[in-house]
Amino acid sequence: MTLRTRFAPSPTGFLHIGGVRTALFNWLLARHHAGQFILRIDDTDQQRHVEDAVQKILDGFRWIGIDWDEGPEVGGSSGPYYQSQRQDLYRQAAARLVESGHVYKDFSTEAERAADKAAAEREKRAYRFRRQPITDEQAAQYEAEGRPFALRFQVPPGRKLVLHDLIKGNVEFATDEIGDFVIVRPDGSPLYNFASAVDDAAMKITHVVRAEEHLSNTFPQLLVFEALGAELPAFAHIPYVAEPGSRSKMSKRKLAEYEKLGILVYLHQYIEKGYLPEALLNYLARLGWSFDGEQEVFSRAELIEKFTLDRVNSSPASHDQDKLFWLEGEWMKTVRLERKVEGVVPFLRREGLLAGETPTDSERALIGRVIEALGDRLKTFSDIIKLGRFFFTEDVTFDPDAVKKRLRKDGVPAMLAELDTLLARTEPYDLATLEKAVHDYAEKSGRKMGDVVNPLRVATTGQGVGPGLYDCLVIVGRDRCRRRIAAARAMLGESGSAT
RNA sequence: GGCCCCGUCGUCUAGCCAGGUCCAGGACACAUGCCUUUCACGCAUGCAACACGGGUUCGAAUCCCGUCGGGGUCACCA
Repeated sequence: MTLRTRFAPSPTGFLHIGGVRTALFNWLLARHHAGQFILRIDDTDQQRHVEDAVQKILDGFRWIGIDWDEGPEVGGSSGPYYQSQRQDLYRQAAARLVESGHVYKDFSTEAERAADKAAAEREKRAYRFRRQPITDEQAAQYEAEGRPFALRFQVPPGRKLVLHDLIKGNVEFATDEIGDFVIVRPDGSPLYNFASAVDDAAMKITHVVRAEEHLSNTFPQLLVFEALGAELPAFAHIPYVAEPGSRSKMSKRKLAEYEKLGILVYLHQYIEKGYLPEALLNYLARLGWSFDGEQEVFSRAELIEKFTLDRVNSSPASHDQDKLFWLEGEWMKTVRLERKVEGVVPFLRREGLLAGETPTDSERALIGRVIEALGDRLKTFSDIIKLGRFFFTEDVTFDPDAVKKRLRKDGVPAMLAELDTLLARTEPYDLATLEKAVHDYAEKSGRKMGDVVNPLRVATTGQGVGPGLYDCLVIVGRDRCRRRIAAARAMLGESGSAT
């Protein structure tokens, strides 16, 4: 039998990285076993704009390279893949369970249940709904009156349910701990524990891999599978993703706080930052999963080859952006120049550093030279702005710290004047010649190379850090360098602290 | 509160199921040094953990019990 896994996002438009990881584990398991991965949209309680939100989610999966064999856009033989379009299936299943006596009509009122819950709360015990004994006549009368009813599953008492979870191991759960749960609301809409089991059964899902918050929910679902006479899928509950540096679960309520700390929790934020899909994929796979305790870098193909559920950790993993960033650097080293140029363009455009919509040939050539000069310093595509902005502008903003450290020193303005002359005279104005000229200058003037190179770097680029100086001088060009030196000298003169 | 899951360096983890080879291995981060015109890369070194307490055993990170801590669930949410 072919292994089939699924991921069922609700169409909010956002993909939490924890969710992406769950989807990834499902996808990896399916691909490892040459099985199928299914996408099912969990829109049972959503209203409008679902399509738009779904598109965003699909785009996210496409970006990171998770493809689906059945689901939105691609269809499949066990559709529809929107739960909102599967109402008939749920209705039929519910009717069967009423017929077989597993499910009954519950005419209880909101007020009655609220009272029971309050009592349970007071007595510090769990609230569990149990079937109220009512006569057939009474039920018939209620129905004739048009009194609304929910459909509830009658949980069999005194049984011990055993789940053979592929990650958590054997977990036992007493049915006495489970209240009679609602499967269909009075308005006919199904509830998660019911719809999910019905769908998994109908779609012939063989492995349900999901977040561990569903572990307890699995037991009512087990009962539904059994009542339906459906074959039971295997279950694997993966631990949650905790906040960086903590064991506490990431919380939606703390989003603003994370934002402040620079912690990114949504997939689109990583895309916007210019991360590489292969790096995020690698990172997410290693978060809670390991191969041999040694290997850190995995390509997509290696992940598919080596991923197994028994290597998934049973305890929570906390999100580690430092590790992601390192992996990002590792993967960026493997990216060809052409793709780097493509990756960097949107960021330059956003900053208004390119003339038009698409870069001209000469702009592309310039970007290419900048990227080559940047080398390994470019970790994410957005780094082009932080590290290389000065290549694309006429004027430069001098970094105060760099100015203080390299320019506000005795004799620097005078030296800059001499270096300006040197740049003016160096012929040809190329890397090798410039390098020799600056070396000769340092030697002749009795200065250490660092005392010449660093001020010159700050004067011509505005920054204390960056690519090799001669790369910068050449790419920025003679005239622009000289204008910037003039600007630097003017700035130093004005403040009068150049002595 | 009942029930369920989880607890190895700051972090990701190996080791745990089949107790000794583990005074606990790898990686990120951090620190130091080398390379070097800065930064980044690279190389080297260092710092750093079996949550706690009992028990079983010749021997426990590994098995058992308890405590503490984290998480989930107990909805006509998903």
